[in-house]
Amino acid sequence: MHASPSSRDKICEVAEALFARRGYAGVGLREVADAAGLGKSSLFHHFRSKAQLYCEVLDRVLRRMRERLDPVIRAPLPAPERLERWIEGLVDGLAEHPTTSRLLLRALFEEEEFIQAPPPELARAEQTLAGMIGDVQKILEEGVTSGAFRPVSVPHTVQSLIGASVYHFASAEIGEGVLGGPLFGAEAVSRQRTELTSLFRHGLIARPDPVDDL
Amino acid sequence: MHASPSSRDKICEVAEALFARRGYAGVGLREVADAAGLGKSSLFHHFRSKAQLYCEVLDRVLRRMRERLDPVIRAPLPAPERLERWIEGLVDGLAEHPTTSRLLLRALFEEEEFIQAPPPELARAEQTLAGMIGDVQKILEEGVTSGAFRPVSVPHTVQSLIGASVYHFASAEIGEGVLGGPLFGAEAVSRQRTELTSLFRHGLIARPDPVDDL
DNA sequence: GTAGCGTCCGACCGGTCGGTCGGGTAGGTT
DNA sequence: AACCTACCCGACCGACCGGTCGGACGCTAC
Repeated sequence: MHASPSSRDKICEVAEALFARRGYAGVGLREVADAAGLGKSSLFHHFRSKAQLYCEVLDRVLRRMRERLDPVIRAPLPAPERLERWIEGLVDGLAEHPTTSRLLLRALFEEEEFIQAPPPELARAEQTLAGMIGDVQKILEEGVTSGAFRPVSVPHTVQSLIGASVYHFASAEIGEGVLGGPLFGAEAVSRQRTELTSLFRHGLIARPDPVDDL
Repeated sequence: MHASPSSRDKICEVAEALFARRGYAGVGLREVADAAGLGKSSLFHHFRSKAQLYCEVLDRVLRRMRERLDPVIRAPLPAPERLERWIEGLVDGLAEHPTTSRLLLRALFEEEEFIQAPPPELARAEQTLAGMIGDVQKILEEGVTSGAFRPVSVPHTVQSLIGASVYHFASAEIGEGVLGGPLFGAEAVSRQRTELTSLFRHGLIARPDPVDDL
């Protein structure tokens, strides 16, 4: 079959880093080619267009994340534990590839770049994303119906969960500037994992409301 | 003094909508000018450069939000109630101007576009943002030291709070596609406000851990 | 009148954008 | 030898980029 993984993968790698840093519109193919050690024309031997390259990079990232989270979904555990493991996996995965969170956050609300002439690869990426979201959605629904979680609105909670996790790493550097403490680095990551699982654990577990009314 | 608020404000309005939709690099000045009903050259009569226009739009949005949240900060209430009011104000503010959340989310981790030659207006916007974040940070710190909140890491919690709130609206449309329920609209907003305050209220209030360990 | 001023615009600048094209090079097959 | 394929490149295309410039329009003030 097509037996050249080297150049193609190299292009994907550098493109992932660049798209994550400056977004789709902010990155020129010239820049990608230079970073990959190729001429600009050579990119078009491996990818049909800039849009296709971007979608393929996006799908790569999503797949990587989903494969990491897959065993958690299948684990035979009660919903609260499975949710914690899922959050931990997400946080670790985002921390492992620092570019991922930025690329993801951008992609999650930037896809309308392609309202006209969406490349066919976009559908694959969207499918991968929908699968991941559907997984955690199922965990939440299971927890709510089993009574382990408060009767929260599942879609809203999923949004909050993803937003809190992904945003944290996507904006960690600027956060460090404005806030006081370090938000990145090996030990800050484990701290973030703890904080986030703790927040959602306490926030979702069913029990009488501690606050009078509101 | 300079007595023409009309055109300038019109430019800011349309630029806000465009930057929110397609990002800084994705919007051309030609597009802004057309949307404002002006020639491209006329933009440079009101703004020195594209970067300055962007920063001024950003600062406008941040100021609008901060003014809305200001009374909450000053309210003589215990930390938990003040945090709830703050979240409610943020959610309502984001829902009120749908472009705001997208512009904000982009700006929050896209400022490195201006690492070289940052326009002086950027500093003002950053200052406004830092003030807002500092406000909610103080609420959290107060709640933690007073024992009302669990001893969470304040920077991490601020990040999660902002991420969960802003991301929700920034990506509401795509969320509606993948998730089931409606995430926007008058009644969905009030639901989101309830969900988010509820999540953080339950998640932050101090009390014994309901889960064995971990 | 005409001088000044704020506002706006068409034409234009150098440069970069995504993408095309024709050709070159290396290796494998026959 | 000839041929094919995979890979890569420099040169080039039209379109658009952010930004400049000289001048035109309408309006007050003198």
